[in-house]
Amino acid sequence: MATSGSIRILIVDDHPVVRDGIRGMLAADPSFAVVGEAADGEAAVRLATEIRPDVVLMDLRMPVMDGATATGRIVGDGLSRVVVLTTYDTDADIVRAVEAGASGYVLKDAPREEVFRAIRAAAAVKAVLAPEIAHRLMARVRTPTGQPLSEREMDVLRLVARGTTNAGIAAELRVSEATVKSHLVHAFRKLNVPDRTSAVIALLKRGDLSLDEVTVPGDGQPG
Amino acid sequence: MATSGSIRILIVDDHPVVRDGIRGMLAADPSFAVVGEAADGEAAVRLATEIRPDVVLMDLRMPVMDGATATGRIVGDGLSRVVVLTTYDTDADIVRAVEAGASGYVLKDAPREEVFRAIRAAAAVKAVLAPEIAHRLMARVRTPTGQPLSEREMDVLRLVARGTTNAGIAAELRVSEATVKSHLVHAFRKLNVPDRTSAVIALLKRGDLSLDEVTVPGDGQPG
DNA sequence: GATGGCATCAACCGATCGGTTGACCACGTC
DNA sequence: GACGTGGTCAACCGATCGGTTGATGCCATC
Repeated sequence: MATSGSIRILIVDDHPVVRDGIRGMLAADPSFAVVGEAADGEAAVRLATEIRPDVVLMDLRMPVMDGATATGRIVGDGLSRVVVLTTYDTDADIVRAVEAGASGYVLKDAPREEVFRAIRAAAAVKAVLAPEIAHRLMARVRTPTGQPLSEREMDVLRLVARGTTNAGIAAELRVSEATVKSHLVHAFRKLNVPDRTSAVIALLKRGDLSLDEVTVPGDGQPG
Repeated sequence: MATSGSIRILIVDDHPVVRDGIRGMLAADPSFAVVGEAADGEAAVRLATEIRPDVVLMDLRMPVMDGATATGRIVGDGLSRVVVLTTYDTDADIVRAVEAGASGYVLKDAPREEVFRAIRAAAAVKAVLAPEIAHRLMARVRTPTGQPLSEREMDVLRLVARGTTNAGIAAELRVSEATVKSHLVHAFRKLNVPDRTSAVIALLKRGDLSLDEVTVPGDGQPG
C-alpha cells in the first residue's frame, strides 16, 4: 500500500462543503488520489472494506456512526490507516479514536501543509502505535486536569445537564437520593468544581458531554 | 454587478479546509469566480473594499472580527451582498447577521445545490431585505421559544455559567443579592427553565453563550 | 400621564443542594 | 486474605437557591 504510486484516500465527513474542501486541497498534490467519500461512519466502514484506501481522513462527529467507532472497525480489520480530522481540540472522542488505532489527528483550522504531513506520515508509517502507548501520548495532549468519571457519575451528570433535581435523578436511575448526592460529590472532586452548574460546563469543555445530547424544557429543537 | 459575466465571490472562513471546500465546490460551475479569500472578519471587510465582489460567503464564528459584524460593515457600505455559511442552525448570530443585511444563510451540511442557489439569489436580487422585515422573517426560523434576555440578565447568567454563587455575582456586579435573584427569576421565566443549570444549557444551545467565554475552576485550557 | 419594561432592593419562606460521616456489598488486584 | 475502587444507602447539617410579595426609580412608548 502506498509504496510507489499515489496515496489513495477516503474522505469521511458529513458536511459536503468539508468533503469538497479536502478534495480540493488534496488536488494540489498529485501524490494524493481521492478514491471515495462517505458521509457517516457506517458508510465509511463499508467503503473502506470495498476500496481499501491507504488512508482514511475521518471526521468525529457524524450521524449514524461516529468517527471513533468507525476508526475502531477500520483499523481493527486492518483495512486502512486513519487520520482524524476534527474541528475541536477539546473533543474527548479524539482520545477514543486514537485508542481505537488512529494514526494521528489534525485540526480543521490547521494549515494544509500539516494535513498533508499527517496523511503522508500515516501512509508511510510501518507500525501503528499500540493503544497503550497512544493513550500515554494522548494523555499529554488532552485532559490537562481531570480524572475520568465513572459510568454512574456520568449518568448522574447527564441528567443534571438536563436540569433534573437530585430527587428526579434518583427516580430516573432507580437509586436513592443519597446515592445521587454521593456520585455528585465524587464527581465535583474529580472535576475540581464547586457545584453542579460548573460540573456541566466543565464536562462540556472537556468534550465528555455534547450539547446535542441534552434537552432543556425551553427547547424547540429547530432543524 | 453580476449582470452578464460570472458571479465574483469572496470566501470568508477561518478554516483553510472549508475555504478550499467552497472553492472546489464553486469550481464545478463556471458561472462562479472566486476572487479572494479571507480568514477573519477584519480581512473580509478590507478585501471586500478592495476587490468589490458580487457576493461574500461569510462564516460567523471567526477570530478578530466575527461574521455578523463584518456583514454589517460590508452591506452597510454597499460593497457586496453577503450569504452566511454557518455550521449551526442554532446560532444566535444568524439573526444578527441577517439584521445586519445578509441576503441569506445556508448551513454547511446543506447540499451544494442549495449553496449555489443562495449565491445566485443573492447576486440576482435587486433589493436587500429591510432589517425590520428580515427580523420578522428570521423570527419564524429561529428563536422557537425564547424572549431575548436583558443586558443585566445576561451579565448575571454569564457569571452563573462560571459557577459563581448568587452572593459572588452580587459582589462582582456591585448590587445586592436580592437583585441577582430578581434577574435570575426573570431570566428563568423567559427561558422557560426551572433552575440555573438549565438556564446556562439553554443559553448555550441558543448560541447566546459560548463555551469559550466561560471558565470553570478545573480548566487547564489546552491548546 | 398612564403603561410597561428594566434595574434596584428588602424580607421572608420552603425546597434543594453541598458536604460529612459512616456503613455495606461486590469486584478485581496484589 | 488484604486492599482499593465503585456503587449503594442513611442521617444529619448549614448554605444556597427558587420563588413570592412589595416597593422605588428610570426611561421609553403610547
